[in-house]
Amino acid sequence: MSIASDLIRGSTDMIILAQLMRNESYGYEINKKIQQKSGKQFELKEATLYGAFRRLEEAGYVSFYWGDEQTGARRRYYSITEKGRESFQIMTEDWHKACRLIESMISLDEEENRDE
Amino acid sequence: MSIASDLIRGSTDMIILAQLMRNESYGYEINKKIQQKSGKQFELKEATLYGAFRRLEEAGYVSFYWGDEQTGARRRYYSITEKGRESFQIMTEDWHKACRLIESMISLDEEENRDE
DNA sequence: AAAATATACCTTGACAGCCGAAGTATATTG
DNA sequence: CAATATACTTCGGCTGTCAAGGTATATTTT
Repeated sequence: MSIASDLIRGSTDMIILAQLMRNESYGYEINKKIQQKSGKQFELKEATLYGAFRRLEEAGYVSFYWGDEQTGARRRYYSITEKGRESFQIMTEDWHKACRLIESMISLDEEENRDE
Repeated sequence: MSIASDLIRGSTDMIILAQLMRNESYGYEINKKIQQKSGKQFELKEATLYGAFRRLEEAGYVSFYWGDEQTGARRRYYSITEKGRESFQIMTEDWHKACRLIESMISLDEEENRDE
């Protein structure tokens, strides 16, 4: 993991929801997907991952059911709720805003101040 | 303040250093600058600000001296050190990387996985 | 002259998210 | 049969943020 976790913090929920926007899935698989999509640069630690699911569940952004695997360990399948979808939209908008804002604050060329 | 602080967390030190890259300054003024540059969307709370200075100082990224104001409250002037400049470069690079990474993970169009 | 506001810094305690570490359980591979 | 992979869970510590309070000085308002 090469990315400082404090840079990711506050984005984990959004990243998980993004996976669930594609298809429902379970914790372990979601984490693997994130790992491979990031080219191994980033993984959620298990405690972080499952903590995030608890949060998302409490917020009503995801719902889950236990898979009925005939083989292997049982899986907790999550799917995103309508509320979760709406929230995901807002999260990504906020995230893009925050990015632009930070960008404007760390860029060293002399620019004008904003006024809105 | 309209930006979730968890999205900013991990960027505050970088944002402060960015200000000091332009010119040396003191806490109160730096915070005002950040406020106006962000169009009031973002301000560091005082406890956060002064906590950050302590961190930056301990890390050797900034040094300070007491101003000799003849009038008004005394000011603690900070300037960025060589070590701080180097670190700022790395921070911004890491930040841009993290941005691209998150972007790739939350964008919903079907893209290929990275492999590096 | 007293009160309010602005400047400028400092500290404490609570809280939330991240993570290392350890544990449970099942299935596969060497 | 030991090691590895899958899959989820919990605990305790750490760190950054913030609300709330404080100190001190100068200016502006009433």
